Amino acid sequence: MKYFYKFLLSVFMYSKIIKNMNENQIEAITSNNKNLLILAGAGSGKTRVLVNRIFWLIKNQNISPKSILAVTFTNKSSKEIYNRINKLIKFNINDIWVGTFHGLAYKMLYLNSNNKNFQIIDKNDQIYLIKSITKKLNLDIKKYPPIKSMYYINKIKNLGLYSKDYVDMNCSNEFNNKLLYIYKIYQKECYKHCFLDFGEILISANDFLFKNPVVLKKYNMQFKYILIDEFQDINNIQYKWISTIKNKNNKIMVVGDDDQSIYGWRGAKSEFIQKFIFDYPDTKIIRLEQNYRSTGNILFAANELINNNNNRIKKKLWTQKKNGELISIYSAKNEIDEAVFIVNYIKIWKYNGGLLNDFAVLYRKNIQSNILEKILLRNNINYEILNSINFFNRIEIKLIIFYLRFILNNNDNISFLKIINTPKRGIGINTINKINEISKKYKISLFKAVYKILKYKILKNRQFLNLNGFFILINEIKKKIINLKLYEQINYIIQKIDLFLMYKKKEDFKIRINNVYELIELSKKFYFENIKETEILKLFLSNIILNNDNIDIKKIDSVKLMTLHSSKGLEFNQVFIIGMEEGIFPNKFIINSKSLEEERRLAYVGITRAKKKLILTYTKSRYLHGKNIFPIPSRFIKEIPKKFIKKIENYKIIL
DNA sequence: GCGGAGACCCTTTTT
DNA sequence: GGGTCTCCGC
Repeated sequence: MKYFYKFLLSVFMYSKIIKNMNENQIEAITSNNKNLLILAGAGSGKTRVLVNRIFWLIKNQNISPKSILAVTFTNKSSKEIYNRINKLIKFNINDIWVGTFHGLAYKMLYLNSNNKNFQIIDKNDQIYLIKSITKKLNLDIKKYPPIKSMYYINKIKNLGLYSKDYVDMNCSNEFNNKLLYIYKIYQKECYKHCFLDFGEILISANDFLFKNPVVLKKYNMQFKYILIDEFQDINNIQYKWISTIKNKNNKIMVVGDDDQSIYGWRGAKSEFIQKFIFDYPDTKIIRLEQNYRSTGNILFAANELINNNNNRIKKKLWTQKKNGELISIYSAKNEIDEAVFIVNYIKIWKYNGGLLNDFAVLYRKNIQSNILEKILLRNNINYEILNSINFFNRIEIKLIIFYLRFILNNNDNISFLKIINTPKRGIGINTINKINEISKKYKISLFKAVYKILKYKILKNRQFLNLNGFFILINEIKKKIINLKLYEQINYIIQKIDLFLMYKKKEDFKIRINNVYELIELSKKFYFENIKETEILKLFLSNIILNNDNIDIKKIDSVKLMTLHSSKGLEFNQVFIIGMEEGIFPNKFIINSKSLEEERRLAYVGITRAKKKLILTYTKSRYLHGKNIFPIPSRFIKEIPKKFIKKIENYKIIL
């Protein structure tokens, strides 16, 4: 009897899972093949397939949630998957390992490594550190810009390599040799400080598994099902990590679309799709080519555009939907006219009872949102910018974070230098030079050098008093906050350093104070039972960098503004793509053909975000970087056949 | 040591 | 245009 009910239940579940699914989707969800490659076109229900497969595994195949590893690239999509599964399955959801490559690699390290004192550093910290190294090596900052060095280092890290393992093709080149040397010193500094940059998280996690066969075996056994989203965006070190975790018994499903590979500059190679088939010859390939998102004209136009790329796995998306409206193109006088046109269009829509949520405006680079913002504000239209300046990168927030980081680890020289004289306490360049000198001489951290300077009275008078004041302040904070909750710690630091006083005279005082309160609110939510406060602080600091989109999108009706890159995975009824001009999109730095194909894929991603209406705009004149330029329309416009296009000549102005 | 004025430089996408 | 760096006067 018991078995019969179980059988009935599984039949019921099965019908629920496959409801409204097409044949290929059902196959992808329920396949028992060991290695699966799902070639999923834009809008083909890829996330639904992924989520429902997890659901099917748990409910129909009785797979334990903890046996499932689901990897994504962005926090946005990992959250999306988490939430959707959460709706379907109410219990043990947290046992599923779902997250980004970086998040999961960090989790693995944190749970298993004896050393939990690593501090994750972001791009800005990297640049700051590299800059100080470049100076220390007496290299010209202009000849060796820290940003360039950082890209060079990260490029090699994405291959999973250290400076000693990397052979530069231009190794006879003095310049590249120096960069490699900067990498070497940079890595040394990172080890010294227990810093993990993004690349290092993956390298370390991979190395750790190699060096700890017991842990590796544990995960080999545990993860019976591995699912990877956006596989076209995978890079060397990520592929290595997955290959390490996978053994011959576990089942893997990768989902990807080479036409949507837009992260080549981050080391992503869609060729890994082919490599996957080569490495696992028994891979079953399932194609999802029915598009459920866009109307015919939009979809066919996108197909035609992407067909101009040579290096791609050929596929043809189709839809059952009607052709719908033609793609509109507006040729604006300048960037102001472009923004006015868009806002005007949106206003008319709203006036006729439409929602602002229907609209997204996509652009190639972030500065393009400036004028648009102004015009939207002037017309009282709600808007939200997705992924603009990161909340945790605002200076007032960063400062608090640097204090927390420093309190946690006094040897963290980066945060030391960030807080030593902020707020101003009369510690200037001379004092800091002295600290640097002592630290170098005795090979001790900057903070220990401060202690030495004070103990032996190396500095005198005002310099001594000011430095002593800082030393006392830090020790006071350290002593006091040890038993406080995270949010109380933050509160205490704010009071102690008189943070608000710093911004009192500034006009953006209110915004900054609100940001600080928002941080406190966030930290209140950050709480785990049975974990010490110092551990919570460590996790909080890592989490801030790994999940940089912590601030929830507000639910008010608003127009969404974002870059083409961050639009991936989203959909909107009406989409504007602005600045369709040679030099802007495709970007002027991209002349060689391989990157041009990536720009075209980016255009493809943008176009396929639209469900019902797509509007492309370009300007005849644009004020950029203090100069007027006169761009010509983007080649991507010309690549869309005329039969899909309608030009907007005049429009009614209601502004 | 601090803060303001002016020079100079660079313009992309993100975990 | 705007962010960063440098120089100079207080």
